[in-house]
Amino acid sequence: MTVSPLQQFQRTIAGALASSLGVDATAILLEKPRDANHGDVAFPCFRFAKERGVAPPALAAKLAGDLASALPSVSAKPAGPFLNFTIDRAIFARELLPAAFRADFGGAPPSGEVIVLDYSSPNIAKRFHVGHLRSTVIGAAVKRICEARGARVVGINHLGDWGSQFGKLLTALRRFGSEADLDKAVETEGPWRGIEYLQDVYVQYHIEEKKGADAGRELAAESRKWFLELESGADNEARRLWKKLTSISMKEFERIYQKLGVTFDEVRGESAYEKDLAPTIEMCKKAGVTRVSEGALVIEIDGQEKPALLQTGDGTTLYLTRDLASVFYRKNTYHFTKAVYVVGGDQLDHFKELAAVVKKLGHAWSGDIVHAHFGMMRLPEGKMSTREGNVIILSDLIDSAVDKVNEIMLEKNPNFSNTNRNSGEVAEQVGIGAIIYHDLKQDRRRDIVFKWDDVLNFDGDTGPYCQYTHARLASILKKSGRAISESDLGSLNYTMLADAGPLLMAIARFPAAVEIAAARFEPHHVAQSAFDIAQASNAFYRDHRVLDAPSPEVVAARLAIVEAARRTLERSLQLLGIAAPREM
RNA sequence: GCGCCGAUAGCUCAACUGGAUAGAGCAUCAGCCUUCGAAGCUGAGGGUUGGGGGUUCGACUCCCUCUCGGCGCACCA
Repeated sequence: MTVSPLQQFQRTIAGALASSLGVDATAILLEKPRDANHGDVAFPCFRFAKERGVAPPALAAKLAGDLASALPSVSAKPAGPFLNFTIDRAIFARELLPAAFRADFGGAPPSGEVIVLDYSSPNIAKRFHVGHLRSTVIGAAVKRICEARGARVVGINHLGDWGSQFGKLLTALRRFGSEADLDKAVETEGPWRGIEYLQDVYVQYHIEEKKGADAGRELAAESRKWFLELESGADNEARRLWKKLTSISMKEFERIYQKLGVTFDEVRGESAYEKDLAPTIEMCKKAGVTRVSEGALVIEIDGQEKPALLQTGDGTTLYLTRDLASVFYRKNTYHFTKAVYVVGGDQLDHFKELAAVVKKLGHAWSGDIVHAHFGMMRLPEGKMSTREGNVIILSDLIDSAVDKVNEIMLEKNPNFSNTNRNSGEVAEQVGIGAIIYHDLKQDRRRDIVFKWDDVLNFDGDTGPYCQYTHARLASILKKSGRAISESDLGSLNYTMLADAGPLLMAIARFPAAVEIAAARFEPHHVAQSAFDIAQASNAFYRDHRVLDAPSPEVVAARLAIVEAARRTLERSLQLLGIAAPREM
């Protein structure tokens, strides 16, 4: 599908306005009326009225007269300086329902765009906490949404599996713990316990480090030694331990990704660029953009006081070096039209630097590097920190959410809860749906202060509300005893949907939400659309009986719109990564 | 100190990138379960969009400035 039914009507309206005004159709900007009672599409007359030297309301009235005959399926009413259009419900429904029944509703054909999407990218040897959730669920949603809009998206998990912190970690393991204890932890309780053990010794490292300048220097020296050994590329003790830590971490991450339904096309950590680092540095040197400052290799950035660091005085590489190597790898491997990084806003400077360096190296595609940054997840007490030990572990949150859903299901729908074998699975879908929706419903740039009561609230603008509405719609269809398919739509009497305006419009606006979400890498527009459809659905089946409607014709028409709403709701949730169970 | 990101109803957030009387959810209060599922629905109160200037026919949106909060600021990632 290229153009949605609503967009189709908008084009028709724009065309009629354009010919009446004697301008190009692209100059006509239509918008959504602020108040739905005004109409479906609005045209503000200010600009053209000014050009013509007439009052906007006069122009609106004149255009309404001109268009009366030109648009048989649309009524145009002037309202002050605005011209409001209302599309005939029956005619619109005939176009909309078949479109909404399609699995690719809201989508677009292949666009030729190739997006390399970097998301999740957790650090090895740290437990997956709710702070890591943001990049993971935003990225996964952006991937689905952009794919729906016709892009080829390569999802990459750029694991934090390299860097000097491994020197610290290995020092900590040797000094404050032992490999034998680590192995035991993993064997007896699982990978997650192994990671906790590593975190414990890491925390101990920082406690010792703070004890005094001498102790700090000694630890730092030992850490540097370990990381140098690791970066030497030799098959040594450092490498053996590093591999072990990575493998333990990956097992735990995979368990989480599976629960969240998150997948990647490539799991390729920073370590994968090990052999590209020296050539990358060499390339920069050759380009003549580097200089040595205080023993380190740096690149000056325009408009920034401090230069970007490429290599430390010790000769080890840095974050930027690895991101530079990886962006070239991505360009050469995938020939992306956009490289999008779903990474926290605390790294805005870093990605600005990355793009600036690429530009300095003479590549016009530096402009295709997009940092889709997001606000940080904080606790009411302040910043979350693995080091401080004040984090919410994601699997604990998931367990709490699922427990609560089970409780509610037992109370509200005991029959389902007790007799259906899938109820446990559904509880997990709803619990996780609540967590994902909570993260995706707002503009990604805003910080989120984590509050248990907020995440575990299932009323109102929440994932479970959308899922519940979906289950209600599914329940009506199930009770009807019929399966509504596309082939049923041709014989419907669409005039029976003349009173379904708000629900029709909520469904009709879904494609535009997907489009804007894809263009801006902002999933919350899709979440908003899902909520709108859910609200409109609740209002619809409150006011319109479906199964015991006055005539078979009305029943058929209402079942069709119920199914269209259900499919669109399911589709919107699916794009967000949220399951849409038919019963809960 | 410099830079970046924010500030919208008591709380959490929208507002189609400049258009109409700034909308939702939560919370509060008042109602609705013998009718397709009450995780629902209806109604009410609640706003000088942080303050001040400017641009514009029109500003939550753009510019300047101040205040507050968050985050960065060279060998961590």
